[in-house]
Amino acid sequence: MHTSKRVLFLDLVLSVLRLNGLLIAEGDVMTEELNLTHARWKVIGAIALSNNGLTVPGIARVLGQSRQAVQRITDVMVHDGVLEYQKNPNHKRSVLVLLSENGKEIYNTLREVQDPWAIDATEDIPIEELETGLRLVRRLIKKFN
Amino acid sequence: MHTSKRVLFLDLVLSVLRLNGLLIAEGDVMTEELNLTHARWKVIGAIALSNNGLTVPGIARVLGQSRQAVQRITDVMVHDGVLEYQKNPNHKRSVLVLLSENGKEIYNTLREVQDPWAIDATEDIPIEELETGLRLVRRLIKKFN
DNA sequence: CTTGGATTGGCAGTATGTTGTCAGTTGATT
DNA sequence: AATCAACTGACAACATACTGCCAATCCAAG
Repeated sequence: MHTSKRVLFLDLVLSVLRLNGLLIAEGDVMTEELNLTHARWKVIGAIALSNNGLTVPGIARVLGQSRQAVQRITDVMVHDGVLEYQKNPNHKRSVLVLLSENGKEIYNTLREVQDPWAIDATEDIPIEELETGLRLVRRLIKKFN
Repeated sequence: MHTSKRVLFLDLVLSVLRLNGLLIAEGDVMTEELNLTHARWKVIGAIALSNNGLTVPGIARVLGQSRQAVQRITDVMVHDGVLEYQKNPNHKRSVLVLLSENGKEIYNTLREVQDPWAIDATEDIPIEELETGLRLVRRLIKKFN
């Protein structure tokens, strides 16, 4: 007899919370030599995936976070020379956030660490299982968004 | 052609982080009338699933968190009368954490809200997909633990 | 029985995230 | 052109979680 969907789902919820903590820890260890933290590589990743830069609230929407949380991170990263603010022709106050030259180097180095990590983590997991899992997670995200 | 495992996995990682945030928000909304927060129902859930009570570091191990974070929450919840500390015959300093009478009532009320939520969230998701997803998440947890 | 490594409580410092508020900006509707 | 709702920046208060550190306790090996 199958476990009930309710119990299964609650188990899944707690497991996702647990995995979240482990992923953050993994990311922090992986990037500590780059002087990054999980909050920072999330921002770097969001900007790197955009073509023309993003505004702070734009990054927040991509990451599903409050714009205030992102603003604080970007301010620190601009101060550290990883990001740059650039005048936004479409908005008088809301500047665009871009990777600085240093930030682009850091992103490339990040990729060099991240890619082997991803490959190693999935070496014994069939691709079909990853696809099913991702589909489920996306489905739940859409439901709660 | 299938997307590469690497890209698929990184997408899954970001999606899990995103889902984590949404689940916390769901939990906070669901329990705000009970004067709970996500940090508190995680602790209540961990204790409720144990039979003889848990020590603070024991709860931390179940939740995969630092004992300091759990200690602070339990201190507040004992002060609020939701939890009780009880002498631990197996350790002179490390007390057991139990649900108070009030805490048990809160847990029951929590169940009444949580169960319909879980059922609603999964109504159009086949049980096989939940099982596959849970298996994947557990696999990753074991790998990073 | 002693000793040394692991666990625990307590305290401090730091990072990340949330919500709330207010004033300035934007854009669409009238 | 005026207006109003939504968006944005800035600041504040708060909750959660991490690490590091030190002293007390526990437990197992010798």
